[in-house]
Order: sequence, then C-alpha cells, then structure tokens
Amino acid sequence: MIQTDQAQPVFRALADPTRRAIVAMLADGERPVGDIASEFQMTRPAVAKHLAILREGGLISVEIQGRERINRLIPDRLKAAADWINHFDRFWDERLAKLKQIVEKE
Amino acid sequence: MIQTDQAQPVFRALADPTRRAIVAMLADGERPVGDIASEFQMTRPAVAKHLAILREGGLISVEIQGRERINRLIPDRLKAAADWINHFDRFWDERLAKLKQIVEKE
DNA sequence: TTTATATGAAACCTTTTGGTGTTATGTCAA
DNA sequence: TTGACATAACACCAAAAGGTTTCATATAAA
Repeated sequence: MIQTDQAQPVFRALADPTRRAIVAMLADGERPVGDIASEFQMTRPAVAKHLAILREGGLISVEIQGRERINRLIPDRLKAAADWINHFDRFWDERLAKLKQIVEKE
Repeated sequence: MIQTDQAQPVFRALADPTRRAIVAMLADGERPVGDIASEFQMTRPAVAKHLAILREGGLISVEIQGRERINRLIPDRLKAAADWINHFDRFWDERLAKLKQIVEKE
C-alpha cells in the first residue's frame, strides 16, 4: 500500500490551512514564534500549537536563541508527500497511454 | 500566499490514512462502495463517509450502475497538492544554489 | 535588581471527525 | 411479486482538533 504510513505525519501537518501558510511563510526565511503569530488573527499559543504539529511532521526545526525560538523550514519532508502523489501521476500517465493505444488500434 | 485555498479540500481529503488507502486502491481500478468497504475492518457506512469526503475533494467520481455506485479515481486534483509542494522544491533548490555560490566564493 | 519580553504549559471549551447501529429505498433475481 | 442486496440517510457517540485564557519561567534590558 505504498509508503502511506511514512507520509502520515506530513499529510496531517499539511491538512490545516494555517499550517500551510506557516510553511509558505518560513520559505521566505526563519522566524521566531511570536513573529509568526503576529501575522495571524489567532492567539500566540494557537500558533505555537500549529508549530508543534509541523515539528512532529518533521517539516520545521527549532533553534533556541536566548529567549527566542527560531523556526526554520526543512522542506525535505515535503518530498515524502510529493512522492506519494507522484505515484499516481505515473499511474495516470500509464492509463492515458493504454487508452491511446486502444483508440489508435480502432 | 500561493494557491493554498485551491488545495484545501485535497489536503483535507488526503489527511486521513483510510482515505489515502482508498485512493491507492482505486488507482488499480474502479470499485463499488461495498467492495471497497470489504477491504477495511470498519463498517460500510464509515467507508461511505470517507468516499463522500474524497468526492468533495474532487479526487473521485461516482457512476451509478443499477444498485451499485462505482467509484473511480480522478488523479487530476492531486496535482493541486503536488503543485503546492513543488513550489517549495524550487525554493529549496534556490537556497542550495545560493549556499553553493557562497561556499565557492570563499 | 527590577521590569519587560518571548515563550511553554496547563486547563478548559466548542466544533469537527471518524466511527457505530438502524432504518428506508431502489434494484436485481428467483 | 417476493426476497435478497447495495446503498443512502439518520441519529448518535467518543475522541481529536483548534481555539482561548491563565499562569509559570527564562532571558534581555533598564
């Protein structure tokens, strides 16, 4: 059944729009928690929870700098999700090729 | 913020392992509801709910054939998710290129 | 050393999610 | 037409998700 279980924490992390926004945000550069939270309407603890889930999914890392915690994107893990999806791209191509064959035979 | 909203229903649909298993299953061929349900330990109504969410995400279509409802994968929508992820692949490549430049200068 | 700042952690609330069992409906087959 | 079958549609439940407020702690800055 492919590597569904490996991709699990990543897909869970990406399922929420706030978390995807954070990922996009961190693509432009690392940022501390409060700094990220200031971009959203929700409270800082709520954003901190999202960051924890992204961390569980292996999508971001945290570096403690004094009283700040710098969040940094690790895009590698996104590949696990991309790989899973790409598997079906290939399937789709095969299907189209088969269909083409059938059509051309007639 | 990229096309996060477009990808929303797809990511939501893929967030659950059962639904990803169904997607993988339908990649091998279309199947009716009960047939799909027989592969899982949960009840048929539970599977039917998952199918409904996959339908909302535009990942599968249903064709009514007599008293059966044939579920068929539409992998196109998976591209919305793949596109989103690919954006960060590009970003990562750029980062690596920049890093390489810096390293090589020294 | 006092005060302000950045954050985590805990307790709590509400809504959604993933399940169940039951009942109703349309369709196939004897 | 009668009975079995494939499903949808409910009503319902427990757990997880997403949020809030409050409080504690460590660090920076006055």
